[in-house]
Amino acid sequence: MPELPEVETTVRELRKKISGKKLRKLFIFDRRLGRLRLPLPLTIHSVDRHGKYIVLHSDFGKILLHLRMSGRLLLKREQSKISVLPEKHERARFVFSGGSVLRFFDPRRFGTLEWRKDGLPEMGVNPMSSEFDQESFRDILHSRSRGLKALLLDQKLVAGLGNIYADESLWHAKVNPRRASDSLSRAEIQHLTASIKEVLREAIKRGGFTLRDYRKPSGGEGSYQKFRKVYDREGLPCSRCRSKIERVKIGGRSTYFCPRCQK
DNA sequence: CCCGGCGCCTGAGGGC
DNA sequence: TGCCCTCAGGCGCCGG
Repeated sequence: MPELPEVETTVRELRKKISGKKLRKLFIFDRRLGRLRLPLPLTIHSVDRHGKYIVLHSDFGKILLHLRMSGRLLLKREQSKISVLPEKHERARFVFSGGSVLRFFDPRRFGTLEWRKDGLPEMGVNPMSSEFDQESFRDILHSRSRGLKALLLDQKLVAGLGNIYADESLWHAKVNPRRASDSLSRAEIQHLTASIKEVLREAIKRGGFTLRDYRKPSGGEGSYQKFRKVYDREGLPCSRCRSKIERVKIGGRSTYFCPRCQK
């Protein structure tokens, strides 16, 4: 699932529904998540996004969730007594006072859950922030020579882009993913900066991108997939120039682009 | 420092 | 229906 827009969508729904709630119980069904040893009950004061991490701020430190490839959260209100047996692919369950139950599903089991008294994982600039502009992005791109696609996916440089939104942003900016990061002109950097912000903004507005696993905590699907230009569109016509979208491997990741209009 | 390759897991989908 | 292969929205580690 989850890149910045999907995590942001998840965080916004959780923020509305569990801020101020008392976490009464935490069930861990998958041993590889480890034991959190949380002092329960505790109160969730607020919910934030840190790159692709979901951060629950409590009165005893932060609870960090990372959904990786196939994780998703589902929040329901449940009146009746519920079974303590996990549902299919349910890896953890947060039970709140008042009947809200947050389930963490993760078929592939790459997701992580941790408790930190303080500090957050090292993370690059938030591309939605005003701090991310042509100047700061140019510093990042030109401070080293790397494949552009790989750089965009490096969370320690720009936090939140993943395979889908990197490809979509590059298409909008008409830049080829095979370019070296330090080969971009000022005009291209300006265009790419704006494209990243616009693609992410639009995707958040649509509630993210639902291909397979991803759902909003309410269970609904995002709709940005309807607006995508290249991702998973191999062989289909580019909406700008009608050329066939190509798929190649870059850094082990499928990369979709238009060979004609992305220079 | 950079890159490609692989492993972590499970399930879905296509070809035969 | 079943088998085998490939692929998947992430990321950390390894060796060249």
